[in-house]
Amino acid sequence: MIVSTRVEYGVMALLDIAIHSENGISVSTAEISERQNVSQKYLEQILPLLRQAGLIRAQKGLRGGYRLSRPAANVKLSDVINALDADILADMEPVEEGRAGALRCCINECLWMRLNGLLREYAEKVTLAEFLAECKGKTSGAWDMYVI
Amino acid sequence: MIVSTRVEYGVMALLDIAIHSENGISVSTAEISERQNVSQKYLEQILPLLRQAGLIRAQKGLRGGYRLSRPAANVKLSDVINALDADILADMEPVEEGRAGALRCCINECLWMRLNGLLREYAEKVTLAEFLAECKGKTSGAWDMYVI
DNA sequence: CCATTTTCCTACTATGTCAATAGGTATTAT
DNA sequence: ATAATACCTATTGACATAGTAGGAAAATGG
Repeated sequence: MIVSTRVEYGVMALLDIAIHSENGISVSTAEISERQNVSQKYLEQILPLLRQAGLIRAQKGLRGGYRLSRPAANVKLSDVINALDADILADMEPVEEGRAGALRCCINECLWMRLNGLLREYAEKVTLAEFLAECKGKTSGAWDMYVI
Repeated sequence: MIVSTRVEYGVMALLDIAIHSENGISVSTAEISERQNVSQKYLEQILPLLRQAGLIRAQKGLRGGYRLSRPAANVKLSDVINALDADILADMEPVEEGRAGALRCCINECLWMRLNGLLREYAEKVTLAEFLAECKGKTSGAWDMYVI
């Protein structure tokens, strides 16, 4: 699969925050780490990137943590991916001047750019809110339940 | 971009072979290397993989080289990708038993598997013949012309 | 003012992949 | 017999990934 754990954890953390930050309280990396069974230290590396991208707001100190900076319906999947992985949604780098034959240029346009467009189109269409709704339907809201 | 040069060169080599192996003659790595400006030695590493996947047939010795083992219309993009890259079209590895929360499982089903399905659907639909036709239309058959 | 909790930053490491390069062997047409 | 070709394996340098580790800065609550 093309997606790194960094992106995977990023999406997961955002959804966890969305779920557990109701009534205005913040969600800490410690909570996310425990609920989702991922390294807290690694989350501490990922979440600042999402903050720099403007997706979440951080609150330092006691009782601090993160909250979404805008509704989940306004956060596109592409926002998350672009914040955490520079390459996935980017087109292929053009071959250096004059060294690409006609065939290679065609393949780039007819194949790779199109494949990438497909991915980008999807990532720019769906939002976190849609995943939330869909997942909610599946689990009936029992988020913290463990599944084998 | 999600595609490695290995896959890129693989597709390019197959199309080059399809174009230049008319009237039954074989296409050597040296020819492909010169026409497409890529390392011959690297091609020599890639083409055996395509042969092992059954996409091309090799002929050793003088005047040897490669030919497609079936018409370009019967070679799907997914065939090429799977032969050269184990991961791109594969689903995410499941998390180890009991350590994935409900949320993570949902994200996997609702997001990553769906994204992957999109990619796979496309790769299993299009064939080399379609790219050939499309590229032919663009260049009017002037394959060896260099483009800036 | 102080102690604790949190984010945040930087460095480090182990492992693996990528994109080649290199050298040599087996096979085959001529 | 020779030259050209595919084929195989090893090696390399650069880079990315998935963390671990340690501590600095800030905010809260008392």
